[in-house]
Amino acid sequence: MAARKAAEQELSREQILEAARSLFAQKGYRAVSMRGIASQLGCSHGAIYYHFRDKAELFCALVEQGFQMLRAAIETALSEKAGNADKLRGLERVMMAFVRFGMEHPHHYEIMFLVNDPEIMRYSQPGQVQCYERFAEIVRSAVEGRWPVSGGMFTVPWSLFLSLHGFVTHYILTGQAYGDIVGLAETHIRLLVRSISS
Amino acid sequence: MAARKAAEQELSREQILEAARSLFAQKGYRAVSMRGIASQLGCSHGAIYYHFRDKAELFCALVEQGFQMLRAAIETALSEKAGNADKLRGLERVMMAFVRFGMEHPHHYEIMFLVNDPEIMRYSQPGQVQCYERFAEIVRSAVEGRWPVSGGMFTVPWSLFLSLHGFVTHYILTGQAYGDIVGLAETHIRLLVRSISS
DNA sequence: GCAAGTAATTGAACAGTGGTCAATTGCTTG
DNA sequence: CAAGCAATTGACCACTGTTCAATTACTTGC
Repeated sequence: MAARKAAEQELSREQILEAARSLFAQKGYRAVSMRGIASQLGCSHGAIYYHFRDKAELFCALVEQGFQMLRAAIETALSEKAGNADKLRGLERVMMAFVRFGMEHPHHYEIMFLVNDPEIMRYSQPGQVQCYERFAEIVRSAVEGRWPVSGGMFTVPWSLFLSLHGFVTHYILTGQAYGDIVGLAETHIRLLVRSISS
Repeated sequence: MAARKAAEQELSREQILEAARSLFAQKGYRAVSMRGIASQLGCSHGAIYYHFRDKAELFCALVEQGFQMLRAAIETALSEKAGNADKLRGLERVMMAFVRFGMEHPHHYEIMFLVNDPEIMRYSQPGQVQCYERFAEIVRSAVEGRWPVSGGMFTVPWSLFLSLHGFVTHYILTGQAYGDIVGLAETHIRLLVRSISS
C-alpha cells in the first residue's frame, strides 16, 4: 500500500547527505533521527535505508567529507606567505588551523575524533589516518635538527596532536565559539611549541 | 494492580547506585537502560524513578563519587615519598595519576569530562571544579619562580590539564588498557613538563 | 485494636527511537 | 505492450526514557 515518486522527485544520495549534514551540524548525531531527516526531505524514513545501510553509514559519509575539509585547512595554513625560514611559525599556524577547524565545525569534529558508539566505530575512516600523517610530517620537518628524530618511536607529533585534541574537545563540549578562545588557543599552542623548540 | 515489597527487601538509594555503577562501568551511559538496572535489582523500572528524578540524575550521583576518587588519587601521588626538593617530579607523578585514573575508570572519566548530553549537563558538578583547582595549585607551586605566574591570567595549568585530557580521551576511546600506554604517557608528560621547566 | 494516612512499588501506557520488509508503484527495456 | 527492475512506502517490531493511577506495606493517632 505504498507508492513510488515521479522520476523528477526521486531521492538522490546527494540530497540525503545535504539534508543530513545540516541537521547533524545543528543537533549532533544522537539528536537527529532518521524520521527527522526523512521529513525534511519529504519522504519516508524507509527510503533512506535504500541508499544507506544505517544511520551510522550515512553519518560516516559526512565524516569523510569533514576530513577532506580539514586537510585543505591545514595546507592553506601552511602555505600562508610562509616564512619558510621559520618552520616553527608554520607549525603554529597549522596547529591554529586545526583548533579553528574543530571549533567551527564542532559536530563534524565530534564524530571525526570523539565518537565511541560501536555502531560508528564499525566503519573505518581512512581520512583520519591521512590527516594525521600529514600533520606528523609537518612536525617532523619543523623539529628537524633540534631533536633526535630517529632512535625509537618519535612520539612528539602524537603528543602535540593529543594536546590540541584535548583543547578542542573541551571547548567543543562547553559550546564556545572560536572567537571566544583564540587567545587561549594561541597561548596553549605557544606553550606546546616551546617544549620542542629548546 | 501492583504491590509494595516487604520492608526487608525495600530498595535503597545505595543499592541502586551500586547496581548502576557496575552496569555503567561495563557498558557506558547510553548502553544502559533503566529497565536493565531494574532487572538487575529485581524490581520494576518505575521504582527507580521514586529515588532519582531521571537517568541523568542517577548517573551524576556516580560522577560525584568519581571526582572524590580522583582527588584522593592526586593526593596520594603527591605524597609519595616526595622529593620535596623537586616539585616538578611531584607534578609529573600527579599527572601520571590523572592519566592512570582516566584509563582505569574510563566510563567514570567519560561522564566526568566527556559528556555533552544536555540531559547530563543540566546537573552541576562541583567536584570537577574542586578537582581542577587542586591541580592548578600544584602546578603553580611547581612552577613558582621559574615563570611569571602573575600578570594576566596564568593559563599554564589549564594548558597542561587540556593536554592530559586529550591523551586520556583518545586512549579511552580506543579502549586501550593503562598498561599498554604507560610508556607513551610518561613521554607525553615529560614533554609537557619540559615546556614549563626551561 | 483499628482506621486513616503515608511511603514505596508496580506495570500499563505514551511518545519516541533505529531497523526490517511485504506490498506497491513508476520507469525501462525486450 | 508485457515483463522486470528499481525505488518508495508505511505498517510493524523491539526497544528506549518517563509518567502516573492503582495497589499495597508500614506507621501513626486514637
